[in-house]
Amino acid sequence: MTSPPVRLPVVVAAPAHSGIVTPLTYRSELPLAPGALVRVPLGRREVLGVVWDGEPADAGVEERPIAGVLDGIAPLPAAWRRLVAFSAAYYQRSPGEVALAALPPQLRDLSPEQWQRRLARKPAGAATAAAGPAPVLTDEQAAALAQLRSQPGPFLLYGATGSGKTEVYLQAVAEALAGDPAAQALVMVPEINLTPQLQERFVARFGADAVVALHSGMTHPQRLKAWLAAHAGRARIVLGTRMAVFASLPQLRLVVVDEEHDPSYKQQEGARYSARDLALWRGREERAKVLLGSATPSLESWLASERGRYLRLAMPSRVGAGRLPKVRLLDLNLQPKKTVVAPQLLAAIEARIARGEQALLFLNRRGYAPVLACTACEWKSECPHCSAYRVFHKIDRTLRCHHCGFTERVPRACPQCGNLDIAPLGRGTERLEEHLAELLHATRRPDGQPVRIARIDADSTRGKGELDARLAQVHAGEVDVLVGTQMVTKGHDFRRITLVAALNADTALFSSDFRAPERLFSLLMQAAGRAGRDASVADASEMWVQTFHPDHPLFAALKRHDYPRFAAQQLEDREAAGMPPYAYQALLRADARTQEVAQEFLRLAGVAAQDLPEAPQVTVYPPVPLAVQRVADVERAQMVAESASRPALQRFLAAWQPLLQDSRPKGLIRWAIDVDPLAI
DNA sequence: AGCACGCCGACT
DNA sequence: GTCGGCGTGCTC
Repeated sequence: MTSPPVRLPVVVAAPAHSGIVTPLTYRSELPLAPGALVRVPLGRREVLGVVWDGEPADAGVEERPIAGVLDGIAPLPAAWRRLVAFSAAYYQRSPGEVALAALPPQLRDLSPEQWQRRLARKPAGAATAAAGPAPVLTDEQAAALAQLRSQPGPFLLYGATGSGKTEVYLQAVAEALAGDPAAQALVMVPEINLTPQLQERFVARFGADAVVALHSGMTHPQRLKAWLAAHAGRARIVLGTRMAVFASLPQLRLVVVDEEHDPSYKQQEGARYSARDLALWRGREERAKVLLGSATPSLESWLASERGRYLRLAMPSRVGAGRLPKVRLLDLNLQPKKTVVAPQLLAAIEARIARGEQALLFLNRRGYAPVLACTACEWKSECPHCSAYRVFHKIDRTLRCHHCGFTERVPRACPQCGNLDIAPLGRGTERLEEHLAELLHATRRPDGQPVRIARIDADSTRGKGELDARLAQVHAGEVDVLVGTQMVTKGHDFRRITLVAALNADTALFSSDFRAPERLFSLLMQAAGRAGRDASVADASEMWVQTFHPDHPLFAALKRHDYPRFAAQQLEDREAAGMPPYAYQALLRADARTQEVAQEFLRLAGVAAQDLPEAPQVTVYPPVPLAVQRVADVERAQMVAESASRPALQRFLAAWQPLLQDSRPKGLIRWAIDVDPLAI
């Protein structure tokens, strides 16, 4: 007896602009539950799909049969499907694109035979190792946990660097898991670099079997293994970067978003989701508590906590009575032109070295020099494919474009006039390291040895294990002065650094991006937090800031480590200007062969927008080229849509999107909508 | 996104 | 004579 075939809605990895926005309809001999993983024919290939909810649509073409089912794996839970459906709708993508991007890549790539072999492997035993001891809590930590226990949240843990936020996370997780043997917790961090040290602490507390990591730095087999452990409920705790917000966690009870203000939580390609915002949505849907943590919360989260939408848990003190470093502003107007490290700062660094302490110099620009220029003619090291200069990297004598990756050997002579004298302009970490070596060549450590300088940036830590090796050198005291980009300001716990200096903080002060001050303040606070983490030296620790604008209010707030004052002042400005978080934005971005075509597409889109019913509530600004207008020979432009009402903007975007499909001029390469963009 | 089909330039 | 450039169009 064979029953008639059923019709199934199935989502597949097709981007929104492909025209496939709704689930496709396939035939199946057997009924399959929503969430089941299937292989389906799509054109000439066979792809992975997820059986979706709702009635199958009328295809309008002949419906093909599914090719197979990935058995041995439970269907993706309804809550997961709702998260995917919401994300797709909110960020203007197709559910299939979001769903398939959220699954481990190997699930797509394995052939049926490989999948059978993979299933045959026994999962690791789920014996939960004995939990390590928890330390005694500070009063502030205990108070925060008491609130977490008794209130529904969401929570904003506003804690100074070194106030012991991680311990709060650990105990919050312990409590979330304690009552229910199936309960799970998700803990997110902004960067891959930060997962190993966090994983170490969670493994020490909860045992190795309870914890898995999920981030893009893992190999595909590792990711599949971790994902399956979470999906099957074997892993009680998932640690990961933004992608982990889409992990299948059938019994999610707690979500922690550490450093919630960090821009890395916003995905910058494909579905441009904010993992922090989705964590809040997911928590509400699945009745899981959500805990956001930061020393410098995003203004969005801060405002929500001011208005009582989030419960603020404050931990202002550093553990062990350590104090935050004294902030010293160094007025560059009083220094000779082109001063790199002012004499006072240099003297302070030398004094630290003489006492056996360490200094950290922060410069947010890698390479040797941002531009190379001919001294005789107008030639500069422009990238032939981008509207940007190529950066001079002395270490391998190359000019490298940081936008498209185009790399060439440094020319011997000016390519334009043949002049042999080409000079670096400005400086990056490589040159700073060299410069410091000269400045400090006569300085001696307490043991009489010459000063040792190390550099940590994306170039010096490219290889696997290099970052760990550098950090180990610093911890072992083998390094006296550490030079680095913002990479070093994140999370690393340096015990012996007592002086931190920011050398060119000003570039962000007068940026056209309205979020630049917020980012700068957070960066400087975080950098300051690197100093004096050991209580015995904390009182004498310092943060130096070289600036041409010592009277800027941002620095006044920084001097007092006064985030609330800074936030209040920024929020006032934002409200007056009608900007986020008092308004909601979306970007329409266009890539094309020429700037004219890109802007023409946007202009037409703007005209089409005028007829939409939501148009009166939404302001659409004129198209503008991006700050870096051309990247890899592609011209880029964008247009802002803004509304005081988030639902109105959402309805507007949903109605706008279909109109964009047909108004594409010749020469347009692609377009995309970015909802809640971080940079405009 | 893939993967085809389709029509114009430099090679075995 | 073909190999291959990427423009355009389709996938239940």
